[in-house]
Amino acid sequence: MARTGRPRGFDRDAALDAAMHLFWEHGFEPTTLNMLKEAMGGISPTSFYAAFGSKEALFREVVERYRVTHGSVTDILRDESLPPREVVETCLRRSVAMQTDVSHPIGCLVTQAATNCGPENQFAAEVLSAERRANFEAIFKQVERDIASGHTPPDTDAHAVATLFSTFMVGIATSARDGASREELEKAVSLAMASWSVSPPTEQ
Amino acid sequence: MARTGRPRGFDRDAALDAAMHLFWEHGFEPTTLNMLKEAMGGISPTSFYAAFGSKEALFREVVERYRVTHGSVTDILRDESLPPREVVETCLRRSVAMQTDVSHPIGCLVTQAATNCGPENQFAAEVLSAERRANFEAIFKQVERDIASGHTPPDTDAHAVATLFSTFMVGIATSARDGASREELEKAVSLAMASWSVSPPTEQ
DNA sequence: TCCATTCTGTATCGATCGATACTGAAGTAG
DNA sequence: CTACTTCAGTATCGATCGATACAGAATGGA
Repeated sequence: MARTGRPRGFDRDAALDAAMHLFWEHGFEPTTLNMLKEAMGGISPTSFYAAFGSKEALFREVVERYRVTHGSVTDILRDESLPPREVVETCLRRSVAMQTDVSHPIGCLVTQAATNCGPENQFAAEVLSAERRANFEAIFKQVERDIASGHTPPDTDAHAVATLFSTFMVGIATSARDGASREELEKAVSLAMASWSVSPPTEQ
Repeated sequence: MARTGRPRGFDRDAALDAAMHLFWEHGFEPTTLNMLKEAMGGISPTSFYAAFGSKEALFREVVERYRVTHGSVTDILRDESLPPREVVETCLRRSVAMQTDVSHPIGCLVTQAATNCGPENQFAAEVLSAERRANFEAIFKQVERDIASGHTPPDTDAHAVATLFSTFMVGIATSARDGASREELEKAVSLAMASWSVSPPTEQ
């Protein structure tokens, strides 16, 4: 069921990928239509708007794409079968590896692509903040699950533990851009895991 | 030795403060000349440029002002008399208190005011990154000092410990903007301090 | 008084922002 | 072939960006 009409003269999927890299590196506002069109192979403004609707619509689509590709390192936070401690540590290690990979922009699109938004572009900041808060909630539930299983002491403040790991995770983006290496960040992850107290062995 | 010429019709110091709040909240690029002039009491563009030179020069001045006012919470990192562990913990607690204080924009100007910069404004990103890297180095030296004094085990990876606390510190800004409260962040600080291993008591 | 100096407001600069109007080209369906 | 649909390129829109030209007003020094 091929559609009628003139076929698109460029690869929409590749163009979306190029847009993701630009938004990732520069953020929403500094990425201009000219930069986007150029990165998409020098397409015309007409082609751009026909394919993506608007800069805002493109950004929303890019965020969704990021979430299911590079951003999927946080998917494991929704796992309910693996040990919670392993879930969080794996998520942090995958985040470190991904954000220091030089095959794409350093850092994290969700954490950094809409930090500086004018009042007319608050939607972008809110889209990304919602993603980050969802990750915090997922970490929080993992800690609660570890308390329920008895591996974490019952008097542990799950919210505080989640705040610690969530704060560390969003900090990785800035540290990576400031030059922190994957190796050093991995070691920092190892140290951070020690903050999550373990229940004493049961006497039996 | 009063200067000759017509006196300035507005408070330059108050105007600089207003500019700091705008850059703090929105970042360098989204803060427009119109916003700045308005916040400075509706001064004319001529007055603005006569007083501050350019938007870039104003930003550099704002960063310096932030550093000696709200940003001074990190000054303690240069202290060489207090116990290093106390230095780092105090810095983190002061950062949390400052960044969650609603009497000014949430978060940290140094960490967040130049995250999204176009290629023509990279100077802003570099100015702030240099500040952050200096803070990392200061933390690193504190850890080394604690090793030298014997309070931290000699086989400790000082760089990894510094990366952990530096990463957590820059993460506070994002967490605070995402809604984390001072209380929860303070508890997270307490947990994080447990990552810094302590030398076993000497047998004597 | 007269000048030099410094700050003032108005009007506007060229460049760029995101977005569109209009016309033509390239495909399918009948 | 014609009709219809979809995408293409050129030219340009109004708004806003940071920054300036110009002439006038307010001060101190001589």
